[in-house]
Amino acid sequence: MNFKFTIEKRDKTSKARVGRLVTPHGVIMTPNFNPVGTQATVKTLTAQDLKDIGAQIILSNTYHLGLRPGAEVIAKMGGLGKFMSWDKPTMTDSGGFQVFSLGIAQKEVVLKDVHGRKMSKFSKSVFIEPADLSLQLPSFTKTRIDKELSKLKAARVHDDGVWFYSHLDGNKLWFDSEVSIKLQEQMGADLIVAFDDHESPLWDYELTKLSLERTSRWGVASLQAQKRNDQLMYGVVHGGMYEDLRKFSAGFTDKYFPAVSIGGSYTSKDVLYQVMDWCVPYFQEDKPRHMLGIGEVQDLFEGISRGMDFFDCVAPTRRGRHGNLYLHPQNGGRKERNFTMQISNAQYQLDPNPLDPGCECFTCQNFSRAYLHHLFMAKELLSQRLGSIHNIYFIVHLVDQIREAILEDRFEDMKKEWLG
RNA sequence: GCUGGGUUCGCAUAGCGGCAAUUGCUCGUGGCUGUAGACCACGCGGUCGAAAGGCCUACGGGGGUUCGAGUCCCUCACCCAGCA
Repeated sequence: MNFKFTIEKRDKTSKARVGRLVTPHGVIMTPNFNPVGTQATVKTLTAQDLKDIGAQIILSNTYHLGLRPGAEVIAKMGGLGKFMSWDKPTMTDSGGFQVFSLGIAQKEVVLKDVHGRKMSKFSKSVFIEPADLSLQLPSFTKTRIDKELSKLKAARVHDDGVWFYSHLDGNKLWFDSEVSIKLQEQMGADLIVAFDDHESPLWDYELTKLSLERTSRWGVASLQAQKRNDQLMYGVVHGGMYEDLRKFSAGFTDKYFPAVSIGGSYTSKDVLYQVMDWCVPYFQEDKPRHMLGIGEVQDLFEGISRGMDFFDCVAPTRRGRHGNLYLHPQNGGRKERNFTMQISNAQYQLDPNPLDPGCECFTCQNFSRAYLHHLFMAKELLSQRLGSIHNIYFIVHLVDQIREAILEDRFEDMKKEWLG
């Protein structure tokens, strides 16, 4: 194995640490934020952009790339990194998250529409299984729900794998540990993830436990399916919001895998932080720890202080494309708004200042808020690119600064400065 | 000048006797956590109210029929098309 993870510095007042992971394509310093490039592209950005920004690694997705263009195409083109002209480390997610996002999460979307309100993964609304709907809603509404659900082609989870219905053409596709690992080996990323099941954050204990049993079984099967020895495989901790399930899963994952990650969706930030608190004590010190899918500003601070090393999140790029741009607290960024501002708001129409004065990204160095406002109002493609550049730069550099702060024994001060 | 068609909340549309009035766009404000997301939700005449709801003012102008009129009738103005 070409992977060596060493802890270079431990924070005195928290579990935060600075680490160094050696991979076949170079060294990654942690804490680290992975920009997400699901389809072998961080939307609107080139590999060179990401290099200029200072990103250390790109995360792509096995489900999406396995569907299109196909893992064998990527293999023939020299592997994932070469395919996208990125010579630094790469990572692929297993497709486990799509068990959720193309499965049970879709049902939540249906309910959101019926109730006319949003049910996000953090929604406080009570999740209702389709079978229970008739008890809760008038019949005409139920008819509508049935209609919506019948149109919905969810991912169907079985004990040994998942039937996906392709979001591209509706084709039925079988995914299990063997398939996922084979695809990930073909694509050849440095870091890969075991195939995991994904519970709904609103399931009860029994359902969650059944899901966790699947994740554990699929994890072992993923390890058994692994043939290459130049890819570091992360196991995934699950167990929803249930303490004993999380603790069992954390111990189990740490026992069998050379690297550990925490998966799931959370009904609140409190649950998210609680889950980390439960899991981290079960992780050996010298294993890299990845917080899957997490990466809002506050969550980075809280995750790092709890001892997590790696983070990835679509928030910077998605928000960037939607004109929701990060702002340093010194320039008006507020925790309650996730340190973002909405550049398309009317108040910025005549604002000559840079987006975030003090930010050294390409966007802030060259353009006014008024110009960015205009680009977003006009839905010009450049708006998405400039928004993405700023947001990725902001988060990547925030984590860089956190790393420096840990090295200089002032992480706690910095955290206070941001979160109060 | 004649004949026909038209004039509805910023723009464009629906509406054929019970309407503060459809839909799209624009606009306004939220939201976005391992990306089916260049997306989604809500609001959009005024005013009072926490809400239910109330009260004003409104479908080019004026008049009429009717319990009730964007909706039917008359008339004026303007726009479009065809014929002169």
